[in-house]
Amino acid sequence: MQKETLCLGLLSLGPRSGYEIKQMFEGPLSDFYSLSFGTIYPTLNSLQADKYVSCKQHSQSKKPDKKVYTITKKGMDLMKDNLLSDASSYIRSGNFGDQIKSEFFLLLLFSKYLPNETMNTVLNERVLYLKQKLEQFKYDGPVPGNLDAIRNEKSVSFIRGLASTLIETGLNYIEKNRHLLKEKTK
Amino acid sequence: MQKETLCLGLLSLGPRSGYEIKQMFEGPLSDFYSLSFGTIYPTLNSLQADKYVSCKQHSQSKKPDKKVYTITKKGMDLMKDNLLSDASSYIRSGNFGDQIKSEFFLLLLFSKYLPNETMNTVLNERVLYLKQKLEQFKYDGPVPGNLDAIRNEKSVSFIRGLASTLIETGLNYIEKNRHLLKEKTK
DNA sequence: ATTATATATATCATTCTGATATATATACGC
DNA sequence: GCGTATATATATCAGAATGATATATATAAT
Repeated sequence: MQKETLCLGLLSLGPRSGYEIKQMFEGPLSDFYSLSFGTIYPTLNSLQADKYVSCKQHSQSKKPDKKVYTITKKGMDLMKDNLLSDASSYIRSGNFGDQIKSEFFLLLLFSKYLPNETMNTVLNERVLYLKQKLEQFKYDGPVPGNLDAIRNEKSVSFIRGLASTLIETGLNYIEKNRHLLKEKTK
Repeated sequence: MQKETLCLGLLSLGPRSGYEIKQMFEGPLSDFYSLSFGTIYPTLNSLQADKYVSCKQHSQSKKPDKKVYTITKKGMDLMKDNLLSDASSYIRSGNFGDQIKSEFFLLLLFSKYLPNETMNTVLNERVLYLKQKLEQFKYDGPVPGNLDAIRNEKSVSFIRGLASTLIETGLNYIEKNRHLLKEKTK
């Protein structure tokens, strides 16, 4: 999916600044996709130049102006068209996997070259991290305003449920099988 | 983890060509990490220049020479050092998550803008894909020679077990909850 | 009082991917 | 037997994305 379609999709949930879009990529969304400032800001500028979004500047004394972008009719149309063709090419491509870069997995893979002690700490920290993630996904209390819209999407309930189940399964597996990593050929 | 450490780690399992290293990133490893030819070949050249690997050219009549790289003592030392500091910075960084870009998740997220029909096909294809993946991870028969070494790693048994359990959980969840995505606000 | 964190945008060198070029062998359908 | 597709094998490079840095200030924590 192009960065343009993704930004438009997020703006379809309500007006946002570039900074706020980045924040959306730091909550639960970060576990599935992410874009950096260096991508978001230029994308918003080009979307504005082509009238897919409009922009309102909110001056804030000496801070840089907050530039709040709103998706236009033209933008909504482009987003829907692009989503349709993205779905088609996803289906046609035969490439259904996700692109993953997992430092944790690489450390596991080469664990025989690491001291037991070190690998133990790596696993402990990963378990702690997963437990935190699990709480985040299960948490149903209030969230900051700019993250509220995405939280209330129906699809997000589905995704949160999926993520929670997967993390629980992963945690159980690690606790029950981590002893298998201990035997070394160092 | 640097690409150099990763290539050295794979070469520690036995001599390989660049092409064969790429193949390792296309089997089960592809679900956790991947490098492109454009990264692998230059990395191998620079590792060779710095004597971390040695290279034997196997001429094959009119095909390009197959360049088989073998890790040196110096290379093993560098790899182990780097792995140790990678593990330390993994622990220190507080950044335990994996970097993920999931087209499937984005299509889910914006499913309300897609026809039910399209979303249904996307889910069906994803389910088929996951079932294939599951078979791959569970498959215990013979594999091509260059993939055999990685298959026999103890850590890989742990990882394959983890992947199988996660995929099974994911499949069950999708089958039981996909109806939740049908209600639209289109 | 000082340090760290949060808000807010912008830019850019470095890195990585994905595509392309080159060359041949083999398998497959018709 | 003939064209097509796929596999083997390396190399390069344009284009895209990241991660770091610059700039500026408010606020919270120590």
